[in-house]
Amino acid sequence: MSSLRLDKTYDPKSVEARWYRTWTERGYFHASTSHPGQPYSIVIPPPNVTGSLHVGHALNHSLQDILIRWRRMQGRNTLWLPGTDHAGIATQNVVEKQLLSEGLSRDALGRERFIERVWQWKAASGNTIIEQQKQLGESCDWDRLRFTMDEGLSKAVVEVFVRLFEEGLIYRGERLINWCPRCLTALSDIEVEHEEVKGKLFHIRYPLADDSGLSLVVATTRPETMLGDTAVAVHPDDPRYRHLIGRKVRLPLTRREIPIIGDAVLVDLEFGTGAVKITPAHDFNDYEAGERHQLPRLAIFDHQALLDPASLASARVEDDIIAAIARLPVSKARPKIEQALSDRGMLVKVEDHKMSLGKCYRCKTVVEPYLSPQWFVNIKPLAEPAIRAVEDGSIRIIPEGWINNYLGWMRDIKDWCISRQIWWGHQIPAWYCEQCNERFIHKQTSTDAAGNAILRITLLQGATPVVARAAPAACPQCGGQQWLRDPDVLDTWFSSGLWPFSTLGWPEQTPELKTYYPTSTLVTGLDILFFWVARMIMLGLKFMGDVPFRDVYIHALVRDAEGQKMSKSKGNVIDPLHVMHQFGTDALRFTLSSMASPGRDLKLAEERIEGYRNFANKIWNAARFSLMYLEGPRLSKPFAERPFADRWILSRLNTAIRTVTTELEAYRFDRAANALYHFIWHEYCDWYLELIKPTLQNPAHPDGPATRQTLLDTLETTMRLLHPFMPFITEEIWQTIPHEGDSIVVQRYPMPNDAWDAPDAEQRFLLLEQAVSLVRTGRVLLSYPPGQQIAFALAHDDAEKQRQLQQLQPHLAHLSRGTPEIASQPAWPPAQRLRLVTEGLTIGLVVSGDVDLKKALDRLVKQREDQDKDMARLTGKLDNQDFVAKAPPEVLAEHRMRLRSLEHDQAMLSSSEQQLRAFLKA
RNA sequence: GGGCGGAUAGCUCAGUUGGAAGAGCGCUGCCCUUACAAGGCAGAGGUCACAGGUUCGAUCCCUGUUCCGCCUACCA
Repeated sequence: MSSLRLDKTYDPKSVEARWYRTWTERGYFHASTSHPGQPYSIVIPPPNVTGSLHVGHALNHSLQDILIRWRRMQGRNTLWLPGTDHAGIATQNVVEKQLLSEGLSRDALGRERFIERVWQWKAASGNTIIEQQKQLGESCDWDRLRFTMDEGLSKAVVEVFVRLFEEGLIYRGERLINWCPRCLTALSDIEVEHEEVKGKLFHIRYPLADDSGLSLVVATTRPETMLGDTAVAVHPDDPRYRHLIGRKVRLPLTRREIPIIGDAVLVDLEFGTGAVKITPAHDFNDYEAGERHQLPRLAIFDHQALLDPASLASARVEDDIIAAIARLPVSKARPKIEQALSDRGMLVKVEDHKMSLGKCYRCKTVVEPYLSPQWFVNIKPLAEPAIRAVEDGSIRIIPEGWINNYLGWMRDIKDWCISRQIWWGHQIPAWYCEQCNERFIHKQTSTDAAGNAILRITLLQGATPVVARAAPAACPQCGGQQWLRDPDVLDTWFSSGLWPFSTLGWPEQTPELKTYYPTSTLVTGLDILFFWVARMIMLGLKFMGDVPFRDVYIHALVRDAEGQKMSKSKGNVIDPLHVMHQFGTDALRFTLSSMASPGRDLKLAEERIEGYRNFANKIWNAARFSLMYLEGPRLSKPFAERPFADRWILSRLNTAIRTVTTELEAYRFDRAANALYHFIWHEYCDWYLELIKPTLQNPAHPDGPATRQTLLDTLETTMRLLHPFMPFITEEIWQTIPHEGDSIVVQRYPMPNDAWDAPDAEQRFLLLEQAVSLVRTGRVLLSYPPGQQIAFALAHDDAEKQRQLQQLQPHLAHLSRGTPEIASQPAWPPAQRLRLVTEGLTIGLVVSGDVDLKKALDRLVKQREDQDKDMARLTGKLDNQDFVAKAPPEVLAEHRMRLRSLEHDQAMLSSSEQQLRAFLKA
């Protein structure tokens, strides 16, 4: 027996796990290609396999589950495909940290044992997030759980790589790339986070080499890179310097002379001194300038961003300088260089300067531009169709505001560096014949601090790879059998870019692919629009010939109550599991959906969740109340013959159904949730249940059977309407009340029923609500004890409404706990000294006993003053000739009506006020 | 530097063809009324950032200003 009949409070813990188990055991979430419905599919943004559920996931997943449950109930063939991402650098970092705490390193372990270790870690902790997703109630098809390094998905990765290579869309080349000196790997442009910092601009004197005594002063934010300068640029039109182009300067601290060149692209006449040092090996702009002018590239840092003595020597840096800075990191070397320059009088000045610093998105280490051979995707040919798909509406981005962001980025896209010098990931399917490439393969052996041998293989620029689906047998050039596989792995986003089709079986032509591709909707946060969404669009169009999804819904980022980004170090993290445990999963889900308004950050405070826990409890008790009275006979009458209150609530329910459906179609989860909240709490509970109490509590009431039926219909329908948002409590209640079917999960979603629209009942209700509220106000003003009946008379200046009030008299009496008398104005009994008025409705309250009428008078005066203001404004408008002449007639009529109504109210108010004053005087 | 978005009640935010300022939470007062005190009822609180413009009329449209976010960028 359900606890619904017993417990006054809803206990989520006793409900959630039980129903989730039932749902999965019965296979409700399993998608079948033979399902007759129109397909509706979503692939989940795969969370990091070793991660755990944070509140951002909770939002993202709740919204997807709402869509999926809603579409499933609509009879669609739904698939929500779950999975996890191997998250290359992030996961490798986690495991490396573990090793460090054991005194080990990845180098000490070696590649194979390290990867094995990561797999172990995945086996141990990879299911954490899956289990947490289940606690959130996610209706994923767990039979189709995928992992980006599954055999099938890995096959897809190789296939895509090989095909792109064969088409010339993937190439290997030595370029200046972003390099993380801590992770020791290349990064793509978007994996670098830019942060504005206060830096310094150093002005350094470079003397001309001809002993003329002249010099050029260059400005730089990174003085240490000057040791790798290979030219100085000035603007070709700069009258200050243009005559110097072609001459040379002596590079301070070195024994080198470097040319002065003219370059209009690099040099901005307005900035700094107008002379720019060029370090092609350590700056992206300088790199390009170096390309333009065939300048040599002198790298002076090694892969850990330490100043490398050998490189410094070959850059002919003075020996004492080398000795001072060898093996130092940039931050330590900079002051030494500054000092050396200053000592030699070469430092002209130093000024403060705002600059942006690139940091690794995984470990926040400052990223260095680094010259190395890497693999790239030639991205322009892929980007063009992806731009068109959004422009022509094949893909809708919601909210639309992000479209320009997407298009802007795509139009300006740079080649994608896809190789990473880490071990955890898809190893690049490229092999090098050791014999043919002998001079390009560098094997370096060294030992780490613990004495472990470390083998570092570098494949220099010029090595010729064989790209293939499997290791080649013999070299086509020399017949050699010795192959060295490229040690690099692919960017983790390369495999997630294939997610919408690799998870459905591609490259095989599976029935799943045929049924569920393109997927219907992608739900994601803005932070991975470029990392992931853009890549999926490009690769989906390329390999499937169709878009990967029709709609992209972009939701906000979750922040804390102060708007701060949640982070462990700040200690402001809201743990969804903790919250679910404390307030219930449904409360958390409802909170997140109700706050998911588009385009804004979402500030989450625990109080909000608590508020929706109360909502769940309210629903629970409404259901308890209903159950108490559902025992008796029920009778389904034609709608027109049902009692007033029943017709009213069904009409309101109809509106709620329409609103929720329309808003979900528009991805306005917030509005849909708010409509549900308002309907359930303020219409169903506050008014409907109160209205029908007299009927239900009187066993002989003639309306009993019909009302019991409506009560059940409304509750049952409301549970279905709410189910996608609050799956657990709705199932528990639905199962307990009379119902047909096995589970609410597979019931039909409510449809509006036009026959239930009852504008007459709605209009009457508004009248009733107005009257009841007015009496209640009077009760408070007159300090009537709650239990005491209050006597009052009421009148409406509209005869029809006056008549309706008479019909509503029993409801009026019950809801106001009073004895109403429908009096025709203006014959008010003398005892009724307090009159309250609103919009033509006047209520005269009988003052009994000794009450303080001062409060009542204050209120009357205040109301009259407010109305005076309104009337003045209205009269002013209506006296305005332009307004009368130019405003639309319906607006004019409305204004005039309002004024008449105000005049009536005003008359009643002032007569009541006079009466009250007279009484108070006496 | 460029782009986008925001500024409405104490807080978080709704408010689309321009025509009487809304919700939730919080706050105040009264109530443990037979579904619910995780509740009910009543109430207080806003020159819709600022300055102009268009209009009979502007929270809404236009221009400018200030402040705050975010994205993006090669001014060393």
